[in-house]
Amino acid sequence: MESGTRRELPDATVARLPVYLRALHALAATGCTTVSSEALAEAAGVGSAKLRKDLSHLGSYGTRGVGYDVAELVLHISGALGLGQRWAVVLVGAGNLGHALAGYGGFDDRGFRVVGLLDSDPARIGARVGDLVVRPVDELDDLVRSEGVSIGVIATPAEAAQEVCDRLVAAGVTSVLNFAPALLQVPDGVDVRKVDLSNELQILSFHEHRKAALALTPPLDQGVSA
Amino acid sequence: MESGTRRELPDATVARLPVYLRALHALAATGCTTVSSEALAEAAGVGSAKLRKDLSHLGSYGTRGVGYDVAELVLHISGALGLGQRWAVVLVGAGNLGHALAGYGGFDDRGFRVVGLLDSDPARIGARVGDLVVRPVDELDDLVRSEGVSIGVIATPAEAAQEVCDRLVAAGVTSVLNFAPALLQVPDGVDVRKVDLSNELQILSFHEHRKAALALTPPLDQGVSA
DNA sequence: TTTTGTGAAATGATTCACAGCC
DNA sequence: GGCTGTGAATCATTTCACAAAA
Repeated sequence: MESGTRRELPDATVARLPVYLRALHALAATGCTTVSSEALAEAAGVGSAKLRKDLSHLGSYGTRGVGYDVAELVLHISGALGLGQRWAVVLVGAGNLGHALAGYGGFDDRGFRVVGLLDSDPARIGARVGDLVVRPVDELDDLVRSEGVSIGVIATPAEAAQEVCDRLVAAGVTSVLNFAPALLQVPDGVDVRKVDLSNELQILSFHEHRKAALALTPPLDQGVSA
Repeated sequence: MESGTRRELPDATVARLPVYLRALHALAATGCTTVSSEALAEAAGVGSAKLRKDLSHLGSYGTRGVGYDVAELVLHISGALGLGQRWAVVLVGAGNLGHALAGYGGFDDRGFRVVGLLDSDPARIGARVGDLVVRPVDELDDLVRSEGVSIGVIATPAEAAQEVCDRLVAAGVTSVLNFAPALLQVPDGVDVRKVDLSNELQILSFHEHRKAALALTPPLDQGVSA
């Protein structure tokens, strides 16, 4: 056994671990039992040197001349990500997006269980969505405490997002995934991640724009075909 | 007028421009006509030095001692992002997520128009979603060509994602926003961005895990309350 | 005086290239 | 021979701190 203190992982590495995990699961499903950094990197869409550096932050779990044991690596990455436990998640907002999220397999598949779907609109309360029933947002506090929820997902309109976030944090939630196009204010110690459709589209718009501009000005290079 | 050649913007800067744009729109809505880097940075959730450096890549559009003109800055950022035109977007996959995306205001609001919602499931064809009607995925090619679509959004199950992507690219789409949990293979010149719910949750899981571990080992600091 | 714009320094991430081990 | 693990080098990004402009 090693000493208990875990080194701090670089953010960029943490962000890629879930990608590796998914690739490993896919490989495992094909019967693959070991994999080289080259092959895994390919499956994950990164360079092999980056992959090895990332994995080296977790420890030395490969075998030189051979590669990595798929099952073992899954365990180590899962462990580093804290997927040993099934985190309880509460979903706030039962509109279109809330429905989509509630119905998404990605929760149960991978270490998360949705323990509640809440909404403030009385017209939505009681509706069944998959195997969940929409409950009033006033039950948020009870639910978070009774189920030990630590992750909240916000799928409300932008106007409601900050208030919902405040209630989540007050109830004890310390990680928030925000789908509303609003900047959330949270105290230290609370992590927020934001997913914003129109930001993504605008980034793509930039690249389209750039490509269109380049197409009009073929600079010094004169062709693409070999 | 300046010379036509535009400097290349750093990726990290491009990714933040939409955030600034949203903050500027919010400020404009409150009647604000000029804003300092300090105030805008605060509204956007970044540091003011970073904001100024980002904006300096676009040119010198501020006034020392005063700040930035809100309306002018909106124009410059919109221009840099290529939002001068309304890009046509096609949405593939009319399941829960496709419905949510089709119903999301984020498209029309900001320089994008959804020109089609396609699905391969006959049971879904013809369904009305907002002011769109679900059409068969076979019409993809026609639609992309006739409407000059350059951005495709994939909201299908993972299994279908690569094939849909191939069809989009074959029809002429050069930017793809992928919500399916699959790694897409595309030729050079095509940009892909991926949004993955379970990746985000796993990253939050990592931070929860870390916080839980720290809580058990209060290192050298001894309290949080003032 | 206030606030921008920006070189220079510091930090962080990626890539290279190879020693070390199987 | 093949492949991992990792220092060293490169490249990108952020932060500092201040001169120049209004």
